[in-house]
Amino acid sequence: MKRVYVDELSQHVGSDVEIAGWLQIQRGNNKLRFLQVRDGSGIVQAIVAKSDVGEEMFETAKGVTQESSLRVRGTVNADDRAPGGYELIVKDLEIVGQSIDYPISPKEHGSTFLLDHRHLWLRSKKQHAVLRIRHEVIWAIRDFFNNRGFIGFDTPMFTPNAVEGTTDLFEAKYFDTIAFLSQSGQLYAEAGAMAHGRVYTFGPTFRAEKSKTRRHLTEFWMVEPEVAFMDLEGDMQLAEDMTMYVIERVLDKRRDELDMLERDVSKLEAVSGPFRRMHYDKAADILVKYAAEHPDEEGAPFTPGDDFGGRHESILTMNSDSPIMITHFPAEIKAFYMKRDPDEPDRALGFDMIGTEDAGELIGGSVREDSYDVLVSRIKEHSLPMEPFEWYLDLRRYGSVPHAGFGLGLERTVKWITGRDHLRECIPFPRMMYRMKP
RNA sequence: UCCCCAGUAGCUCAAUUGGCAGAGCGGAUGACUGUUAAUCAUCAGGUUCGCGGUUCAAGUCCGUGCUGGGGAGCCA
Repeated sequence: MKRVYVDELSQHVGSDVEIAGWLQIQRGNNKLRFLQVRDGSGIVQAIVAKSDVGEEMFETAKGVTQESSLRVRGTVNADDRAPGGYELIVKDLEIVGQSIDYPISPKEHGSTFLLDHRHLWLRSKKQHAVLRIRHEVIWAIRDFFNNRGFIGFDTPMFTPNAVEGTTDLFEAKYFDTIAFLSQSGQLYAEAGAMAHGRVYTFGPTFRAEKSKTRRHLTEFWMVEPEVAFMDLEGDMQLAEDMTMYVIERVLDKRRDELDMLERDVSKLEAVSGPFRRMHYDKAADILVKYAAEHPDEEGAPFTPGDDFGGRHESILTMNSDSPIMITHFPAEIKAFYMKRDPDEPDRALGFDMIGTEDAGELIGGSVREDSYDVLVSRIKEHSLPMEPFEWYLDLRRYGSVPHAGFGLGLERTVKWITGRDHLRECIPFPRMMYRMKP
């Protein structure tokens, strides 16, 4: 008998097939049982009637506990009463692996309990949907860059130096010395851009920041394109085009998953280019004005010159259907490698893209400093050691060109698109300040 | 590093002014031939996070520690 997946059942109506999977839950009575069987591709209701299978097999079916694995064989039937429209009229059933006292019940659970059982929580419908959307986002990003002539350029996880001196790094023993886990592949991507013109890195990054919020993980995935001869506007356009491609792809391919998550897809359908570009000074004006009109609101007060907090990002996008891009941040609150605007020497030629619906900062990008002399002075200003950056300075010694790129936080993007409350649901096994298990 | 909150049955929670430790779900057993988080009946299930204190009496009040959650700072 042919083994098929649940999402192929519509092609087999009237035929006998085998489904292999796990029992989600079963209901029924003493003569008729409804087994919800999940096989990864979907869920199908398998119907076991005592009159069809006999006393012994019926008792076996009744004894299949939650999350036991099993094979069910029978006839595919189309029926409106069945979830999904198709069901399996069982002729034969076989338990593969019994599950005893499965900890996650169909009722509600707290986040601590669920995260302690993350390895099992992954089986539940919403987590299944989130990670399928994550998969779609990843491949949409790769396809987007591939279609535009970019080369995937993998950068190392072990690094000898910090990209941004301010951020805490994880240390690892590396034989008789120490290495740092990468907090960004950007510097290496710049070397790649000088070889291939257009590259992107896509990999895990590590930050030992003591942040315990819904917006932070200590290990997260980042996409970082880097393009030779690109300016700030080109960089922002690239970020916008990529974002639109990803949104449209998920809307096209993952409707069922968005529905499962009860995501308001009209919010995603409303996202459209061109995304608004806003000078930092304009954003600061809006925030100062808002704070004056809402004197009692926590997190609203804003001092021009400061970076934005989470509440500020939400205020700036509260009336917007699409992400906005804030440019020209004060250079002193940005990384050493950012080029400054010749017309406003105290401002960085960079941007932050802030998502709608309180998604926060999704992308940070900039034009890189391409002058050897200026870069050397920046490294000194930031009190960074010169020696580890000698190879990076070589990129400015040997045919330096204007270039730019950005970094997109994958989990933050998945959180925005899926509408989840927590970043920790947007990666299979989240790593946080107080959680490294399972 | 700082601020706020929480910890009671496997899970989610309740317990009045300090006065007998409770419910729903899950589990077990039984009934029911179209269930959709099925329904109904019965049963089992407790170091109230640890330590110390106040009190005739502490889940409840005080001190302290631990664990976790949310947020600030910092960041994607």
